[in-house]
Amino acid sequence: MVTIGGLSKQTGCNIETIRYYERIGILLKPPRTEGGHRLYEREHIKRLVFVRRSRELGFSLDEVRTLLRLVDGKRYTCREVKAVTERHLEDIKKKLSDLRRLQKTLRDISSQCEGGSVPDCPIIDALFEEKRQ
Amino acid sequence: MVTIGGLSKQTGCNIETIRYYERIGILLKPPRTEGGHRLYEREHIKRLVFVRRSRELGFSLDEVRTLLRLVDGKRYTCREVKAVTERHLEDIKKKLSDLRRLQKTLRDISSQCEGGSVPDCPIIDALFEEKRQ
DNA sequence: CTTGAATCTGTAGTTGCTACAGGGTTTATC
DNA sequence: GATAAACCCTGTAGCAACTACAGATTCAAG
Repeated sequence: MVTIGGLSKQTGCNIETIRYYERIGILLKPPRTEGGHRLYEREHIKRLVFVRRSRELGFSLDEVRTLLRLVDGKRYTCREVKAVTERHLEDIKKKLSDLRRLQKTLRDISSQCEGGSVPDCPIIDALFEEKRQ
Repeated sequence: MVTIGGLSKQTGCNIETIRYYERIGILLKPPRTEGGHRLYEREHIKRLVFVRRSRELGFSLDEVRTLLRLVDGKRYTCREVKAVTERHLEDIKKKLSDLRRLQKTLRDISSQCEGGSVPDCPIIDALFEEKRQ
């Protein structure tokens, strides 16, 4: 049985975030002391670790909710879990390609500028142009 | 002189977004008709194109504000502009490397799962583990 | 029993928009 | 000149995923 502060330290998750997760139904309401302080058991800790790890891996809270529903339902299959994961991997792939394109464009633009103390800049000029290509 | 709808069509920027940009000081307040409708001139259009292009290239509104201040000041130098751009490129680089790491980890985890109809999944197991390495 | 640390609830802020509601204005048509 | 349709106005609330308070209460140590 640990307090919210203990849980926070164990998981590296902010106290306010823990309460937030409870509020939006990601974490279950824990029992309380007489005075109203939250007390967590092993199951809660496990669940929060799951949530944190999922978030670290870029799953949205909504995806985390889906994963938790599967786990909670107890009769989830690999197929379902893998589907969520693969969809997420697709998102990442898209983001990567978007970012790479961005980087290339920006590098091209930036390379035209010598960064001198001239009062005219090819970067600014480029920003005043609508998208080419 | 175009109305806000015309400006929206010309730039591809939502009407509410245009008003939002005005509210937060990114766009200048345009003159109005007697009835209070906004009327934009060439300068406004140019400025909005600049903002849109900058946003497309991933600059935050705060960075856009910085760039606009430089442009407005009229005595900006290449050095200043390039500094903003290079900082932004660093951000992108970091995001890219974070995303690539994420992708790798997630792929590793996902590859251990065959997606069958088994009621036990290595992905779920991995999510219950704290971060390794 | 007192102090100080921890916790409580509730609300507001962040970024960059988007989506209304409930009005007023402009323009086209008759 | 009336009317309708299309447009525009302000103001507010919502999204994700937290974070940061304020002001009150409770807990643990000495």
